[in-house]
Amino acid sequence: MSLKFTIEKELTNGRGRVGKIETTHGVINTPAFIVVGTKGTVKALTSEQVFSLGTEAVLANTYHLYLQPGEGIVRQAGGLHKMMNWSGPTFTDSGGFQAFSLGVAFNNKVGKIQESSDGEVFTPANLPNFAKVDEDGVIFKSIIDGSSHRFTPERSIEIQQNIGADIIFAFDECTSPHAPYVYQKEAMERTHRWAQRSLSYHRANVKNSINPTQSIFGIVQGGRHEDLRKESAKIIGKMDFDGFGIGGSFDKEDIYTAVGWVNDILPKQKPRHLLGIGEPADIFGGIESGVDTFDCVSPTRIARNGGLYTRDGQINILNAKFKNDFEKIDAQCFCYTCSHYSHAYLSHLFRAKEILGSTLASIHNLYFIVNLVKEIRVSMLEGKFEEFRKSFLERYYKNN
RNA sequence: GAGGCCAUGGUGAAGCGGUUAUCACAGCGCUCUGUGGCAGCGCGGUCACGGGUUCAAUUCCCGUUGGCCUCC
Repeated sequence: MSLKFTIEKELTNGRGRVGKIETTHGVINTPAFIVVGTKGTVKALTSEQVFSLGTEAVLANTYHLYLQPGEGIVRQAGGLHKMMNWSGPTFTDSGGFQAFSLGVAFNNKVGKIQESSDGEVFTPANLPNFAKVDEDGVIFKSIIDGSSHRFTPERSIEIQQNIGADIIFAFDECTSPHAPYVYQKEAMERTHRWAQRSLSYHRANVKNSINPTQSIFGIVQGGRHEDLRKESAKIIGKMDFDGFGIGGSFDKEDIYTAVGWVNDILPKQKPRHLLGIGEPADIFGGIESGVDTFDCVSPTRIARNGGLYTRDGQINILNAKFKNDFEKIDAQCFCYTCSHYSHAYLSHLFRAKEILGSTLASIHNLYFIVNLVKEIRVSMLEGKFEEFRKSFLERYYKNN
């Protein structure tokens, strides 16, 4: 038995929809922001804190947990939920993205989002040697000790079954948007073969999983090319997955174009997850393009570096003007941090490099983004999505 | 009182007869999108003051001021 997805309401003009994903560990009301806890911990936060700020689900990473503490330990601990004391729904990413982030993207200023003008020469021969792709899978070097490890689709799924998240992802390859068309096509076709292998292995072995109720999502690739994206959506969409992930490295406008092409083809009655996105504007865009769930490291990563979301845009708490600003971070915010502390206190914590700064900033940013998506959900149910989007984004980006 | 050592961004240090004067930390900003408790980028100096030698002085010489050490 896997997840159940129900659509409660659809946008009249647009692809967006409101729904819910039911798993054996609880319900995710969609659209929803999934909080990232790569190594089985949302950095700087306890699971109780993650829960109390309104989080519905957490996403961990197969590659990182495989390296540390190892899938065997996670399984012995009773699986991811028990290990990290998180009783709600969980996801694991397959580790496929690391072929990209540790490969071409490593030290090459290519990320999930970039401007079209960024120039990078794609040089397969000079790939940084943390990851190497072949037909069977990927050879990674451990970021911890440099040792080599091979992931195949089957191996990735086996590890994910030992970790035991409710929703797991097929093993895929994310390409650089600067890679030549022929390479993107080749990688996409390989990803399709890997998707089928991931799916077959999962269906055959899920009974042995630490969480036998886990579902599997296939991942659509295809870069920024319309024909490849549509082909990928068609092929992956026909496979018997429980839902879909949309992967890739994007330009800003792709959130509307590429994601839209894909969602017009994917079967409507299954949930879609946009991997690794995003910032407020991208979330609005993704929802409008028919995405149900998102995960992103951004809220917690920028929080640890002093970046805080407010309704009036992102601020840097390290700016001098906050040293003696005793008002709360966001006047309209009801999070734990805003309920008890001021700009000045967070400014002090960050300048003094006190770890509580990371905790309070992470609580605030996650509350902000998780609840923003909840507000979007309400606006959709009330038929006010367009109004809400316009007023939020105008205010949020008015200073840029 | 005598002798010695020293003076370089906010701090602590490098440097050398010709450098865009280097580094670390602090400071003022910026960047971060399937994690990166990182990292990177930009901005900030009349090289204590006065004089001399030299084509050229932060660098060598003299003096002044200030600091540290030893001796009486």
